[in-house]
Amino acid sequence: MNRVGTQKKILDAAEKLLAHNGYHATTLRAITAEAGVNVAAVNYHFGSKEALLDNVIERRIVPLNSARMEMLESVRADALTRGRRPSVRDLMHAFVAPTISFRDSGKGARNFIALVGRTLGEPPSAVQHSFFRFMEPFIKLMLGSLKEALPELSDDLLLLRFHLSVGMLVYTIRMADESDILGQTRALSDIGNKTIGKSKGGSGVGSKAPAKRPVDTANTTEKLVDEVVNFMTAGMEA
Amino acid sequence: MNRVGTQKKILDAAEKLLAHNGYHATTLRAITAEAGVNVAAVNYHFGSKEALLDNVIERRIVPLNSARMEMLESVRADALTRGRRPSVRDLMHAFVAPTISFRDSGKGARNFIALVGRTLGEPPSAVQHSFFRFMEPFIKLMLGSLKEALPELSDDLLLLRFHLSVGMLVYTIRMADESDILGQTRALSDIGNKTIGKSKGGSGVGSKAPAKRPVDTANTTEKLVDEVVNFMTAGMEA
DNA sequence: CTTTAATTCAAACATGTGTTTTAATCAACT
DNA sequence: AGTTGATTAAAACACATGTTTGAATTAAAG
Repeated sequence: MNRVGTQKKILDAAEKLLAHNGYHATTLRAITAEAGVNVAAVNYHFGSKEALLDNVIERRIVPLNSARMEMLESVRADALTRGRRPSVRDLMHAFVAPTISFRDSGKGARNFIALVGRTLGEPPSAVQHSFFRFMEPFIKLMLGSLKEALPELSDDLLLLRFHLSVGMLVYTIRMADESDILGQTRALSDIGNKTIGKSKGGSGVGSKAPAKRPVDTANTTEKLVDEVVNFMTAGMEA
Repeated sequence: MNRVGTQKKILDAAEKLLAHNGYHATTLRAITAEAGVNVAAVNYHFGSKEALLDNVIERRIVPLNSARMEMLESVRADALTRGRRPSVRDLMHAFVAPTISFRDSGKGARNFIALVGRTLGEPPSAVQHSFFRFMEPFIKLMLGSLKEALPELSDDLLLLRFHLSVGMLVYTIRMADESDILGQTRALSDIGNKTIGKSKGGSGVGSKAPAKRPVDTANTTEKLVDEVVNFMTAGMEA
């Protein structure tokens, strides 16, 4: 049993359970049971529960932000080469695509994204401040770029619209969870019932299966990105 | 000390603390200390912690939903009278306005709205199911109305866009909390710094004050509603 | 091989948390 | 005033939870 193995086991288990239950409703004993290690291991390897959360977030946010910054820089460089302002659509795409693509890269990533959504909704904490420290460069550049793209928009309105976009993305990433509101909304609605009815008739799949997916994600991470970007771009330019 | 007084005290205190800290991080002893009553009172009057949360939500959701349904029915009646489809803008307004207006009707209401946002983000629970039971009639009618307003939109896309709008509203209502992301986003950005700079020069108000408000809410609940509705309408019609 | 360092483990620690119990107090009714 | 029911309060209950401790085990170094 080596240190890298134990730490990774704990981080993976924590990611999964924290994403599903949130920080306060997840105990160290649950995490360590999931990881198959002793509860003292958390304090030995990470120091505290909060530090564990910090580590869970940090190991993922760094590569995700690299992807985001790269894409954003690419959009800006492209616009500069053409002597034009960056397009709002391209900017929102740089904002949305890395997150949703990352989310669909695996179960762990999916949990992580859900965890970020949760963490952003918590009261201020050391972890949240840490999260913002990582996000700062991207947010600065993103807002600056949006200002260039939409120069006629007041600062307050630009910020509000960006904020609404952040909210939308944060919420969209919560789709990771089967408890998600969309599934329940669909279940409540006549529209949902009709869709289920169609699937039943057409595909022979059990009537419950399609109800879990807002979009056919088997081939449409890109499609989801497009639809979210469409919505946001229209809203930013409204 | 009569029963109505004690119950109300507990409900108000719970609303406040649950909104700020979430269910799992709020203890009954904290609530009862805030309410100035004994911890046993919770179990005496409400039966359990979870039942308390249920009561906190129920006492507010019923009137809020009445307002929403009334507004939505009005939009539909108006369209019917004119022999037209309901407009997306009017529908989104009926969705957004009661919530944001209610939020700005007082500190308690503000806390309640924040609490709803939190509750929607929790794992499935009896309270969440209860919440959906209350929301069901509105959601059904809303989706049906949107279908009428946007008949060329596929069911999946309609549902996705509604879902994104729900997410946006849920997130917007989180602005109740000073820990809110927008405040921090602004603090991080150059745009934010400029705005602060302007306020300092122009109004004589301490430089910290404007940083807490995305929009001048002293006179602009209506303005915020308009901006959110603008964004959503553009997105729904994209 | 021996020694040192790292890791794991079970138990203990210090405290917390929702719930229950029971007696005292208050309120309402006759 | 006495009786009954409602309410409050403090203490106890039954566990839970993050953290610490010290011994045992494993790994690494010389």
